[in-house]
Amino acid sequence: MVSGYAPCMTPNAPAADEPALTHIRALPSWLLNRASARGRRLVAEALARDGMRMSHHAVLSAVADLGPVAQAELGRTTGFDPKDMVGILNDLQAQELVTRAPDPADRRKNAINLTPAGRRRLARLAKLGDEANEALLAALSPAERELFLALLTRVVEDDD
Amino acid sequence: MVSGYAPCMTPNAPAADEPALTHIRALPSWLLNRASARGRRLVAEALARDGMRMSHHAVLSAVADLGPVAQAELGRTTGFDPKDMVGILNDLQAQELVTRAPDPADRRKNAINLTPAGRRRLARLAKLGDEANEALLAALSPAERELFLALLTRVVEDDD
DNA sequence: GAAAGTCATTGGTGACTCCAACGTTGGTGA
DNA sequence: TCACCAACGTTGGAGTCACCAATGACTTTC
Repeated sequence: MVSGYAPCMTPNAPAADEPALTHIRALPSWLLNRASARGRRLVAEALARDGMRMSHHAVLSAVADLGPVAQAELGRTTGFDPKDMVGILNDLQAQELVTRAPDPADRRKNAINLTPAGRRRLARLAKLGDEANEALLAALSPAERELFLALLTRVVEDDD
Repeated sequence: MVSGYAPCMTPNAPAADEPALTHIRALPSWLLNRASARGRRLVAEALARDGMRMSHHAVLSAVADLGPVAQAELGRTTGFDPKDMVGILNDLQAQELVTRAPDPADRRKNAINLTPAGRRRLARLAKLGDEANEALLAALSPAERELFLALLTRVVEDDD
């Protein structure tokens, strides 16, 4: 891609004498890292009030959507390593939020199912997560949030 | 903050029957995590071609800006833990990109300085970092990038 | 001159990501 | 039928990253 000549405020055309730190801290990757860290912190703190972590919320959501589902399928959907999925499901099963029974149709698989307690818990977690995300974007107006999310989505989907 | 009623596309007003996974994956925190991970990967891969990591680039930039500077000050500026700063500077010093000499004015401190080789290396790293960031936002037009960065900056600065 | 604070350094923890291996089970082709 | 390969859940472990505690040396403050 030809860069053309960028407007004077874009970080891709730094002034020759611009401090290196100023340059770095204006990079999208740097800002995304900070924003992501803040989001993780806010969400993690919110979910921690319920004794849960983000991975628990994600997997519980996947189980809710995919009904009886094997662990490998959960891993493919949520992006967690099979090894980590074992631990996450151990936690969820210990709190009786999911059931883990051998699949009679394919004895290699475990059929993971949501319990009623799991469904109630998931509703709580979703609420906590939404509130944290509201705080994360508190600096933006509703219209700006929508625009920001649209742009962010395009950046993310460019990864596929 | 009163939520008012949001436009139908905002994730803060999920449809009652919306799949939990769809909801989670549309959360700002989720998208920011993915975008941040992609940025980290792109930048890390670019810098790895020069045998460096992001922390090396950041600290090297800070040294370039702050002239002779103590490690604690570098840590405060870049946000790295003092413990990690030791390792980062060990790496930079081993490649003779910085000098680390006791500060005669305050013998508790180390005076960190950039070497000529460090300055040349920093220029290379900045170029690699910029290219990776260009790839990161390749899906957006220049105007959209500017807008995205402005919004992202406000989200980040809301953290202070 | 004593107390408190700062400095660089070491050691350690917890969360997250990823890879390799293993025994078990299912499907496929010889 | 019987190899063979693939997928499954599980275990063990490596590496990164952010963070916290403690320590000895040194400086500042009162």
